[in-house]
Amino acid sequence: MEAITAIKGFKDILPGETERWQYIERIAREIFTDFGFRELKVPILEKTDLFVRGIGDGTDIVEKEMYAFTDRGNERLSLRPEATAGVIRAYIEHALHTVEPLSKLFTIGPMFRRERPQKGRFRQFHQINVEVLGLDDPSIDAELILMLIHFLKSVDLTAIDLEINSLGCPVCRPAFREKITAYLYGREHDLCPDCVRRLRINPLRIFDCKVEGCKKALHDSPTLMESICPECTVHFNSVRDYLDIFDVPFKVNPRMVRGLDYYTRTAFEVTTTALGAQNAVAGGGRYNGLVKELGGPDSPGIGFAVGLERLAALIPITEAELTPGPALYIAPLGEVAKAWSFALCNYFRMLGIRADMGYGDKSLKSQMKRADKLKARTALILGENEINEGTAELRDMVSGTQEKISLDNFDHLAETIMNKVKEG
RNA sequence: GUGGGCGUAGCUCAACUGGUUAGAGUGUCGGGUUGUGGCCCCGAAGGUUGAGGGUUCAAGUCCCUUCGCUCACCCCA
Repeated sequence: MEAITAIKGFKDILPGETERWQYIERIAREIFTDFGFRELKVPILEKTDLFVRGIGDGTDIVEKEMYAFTDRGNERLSLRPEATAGVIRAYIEHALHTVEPLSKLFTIGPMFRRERPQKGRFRQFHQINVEVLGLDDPSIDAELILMLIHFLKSVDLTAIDLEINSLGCPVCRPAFREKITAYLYGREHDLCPDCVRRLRINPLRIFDCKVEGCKKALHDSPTLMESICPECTVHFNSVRDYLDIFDVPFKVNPRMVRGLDYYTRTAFEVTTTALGAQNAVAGGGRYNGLVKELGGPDSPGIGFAVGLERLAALIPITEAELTPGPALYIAPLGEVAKAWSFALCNYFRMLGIRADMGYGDKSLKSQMKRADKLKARTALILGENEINEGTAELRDMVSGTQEKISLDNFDHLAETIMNKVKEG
């Protein structure tokens, strides 16, 4: 019988790796909570229209990367390719804007995009998503970026670059778009085939192209930065000033454009050089028109996403991954001892002591080997001789010393073991 | 969707220009005299060399097809 394998681009995260994920998520929850954010969970399946309206039907994500299908009830559904649309849907649906005009939210979970997998890119991947809804003040943009950087530093991610840009607003961006389109139409022959295509679909993305000819063609083109309206400029400068208060090092990158249509004003990206071609660890920006576009009030919003696979691949081995072994490993010999072992082991566990035991009828030698492999701090040897006289041998696995102890006081035994754990 | 690289034990890799029963390390299990881990020693299990076809006296090795993985383009977290 042929074994069934996982789907292309879908990965198992095994024990040994999950510890790192737990660590990252724990730090994220702690820090985001400190900054006043609250966690919400939204479905991974939504109506396809939510993403079409939210992300934009001209984007690659919606056009060719979504896992979209019609369910048995003839509804058009999609696995979420990103989290923001779902969060905003929930925000509108539960009228959070009336309950809590300023909502600071985060969510953690899987996203799905049907792309060709490569280093740092999977079809199911995980993101931590943070959103602030109901505030356009530049200080919140800076707060969000500050929190992101603080979080990344807290999980020991170094060697990162922060780039920020302003994408303008519905007033100034379309004007710039026309301007740049007009500028490039005379220079089409200098552009790579991809950019010729981009020129019609999303000319701003040409700024992101790495091809020399395209860079050259843009050399003295108008830039978005000098074309955005005075309000956007003031907003952007204010974000920068706020970031300077905490000496957050950033680079203004006027060429940075985001892949999703909904972004306005502040856009930012945290990149690294250690991830192959997928250099973005986190990215986000402001999306002032999105809530309204999705049928809600005209609330501004800003958010970012952190790629968990990418982050997990980048951070150094942490203390948290080296989970300590059980405080106690019980090695029973014989049927009577097995019953004692079952009782003792589970009693200790319910007391909150990490305990494990030998199952089956293994030799003492193999049980001790397992105790060693699990990095048990102590081992309790329950032999028939000892059981008969109401005792057991408690072995210190670090020092190798062993003592006979009485079995008539479990709590005293528990105390002895925990003292050993404390001394390390 | 387009291109490059690679598929040999669970994992990491050997096997010269095609040439006996495809090896090693690591991991797993067992043993090294009564019931004691780590280090060391011994042993066992574990492979239709991704699959299918072809060339040849002979294919892990050469050719074709196919599947899978991987990296890059594209796009993005």
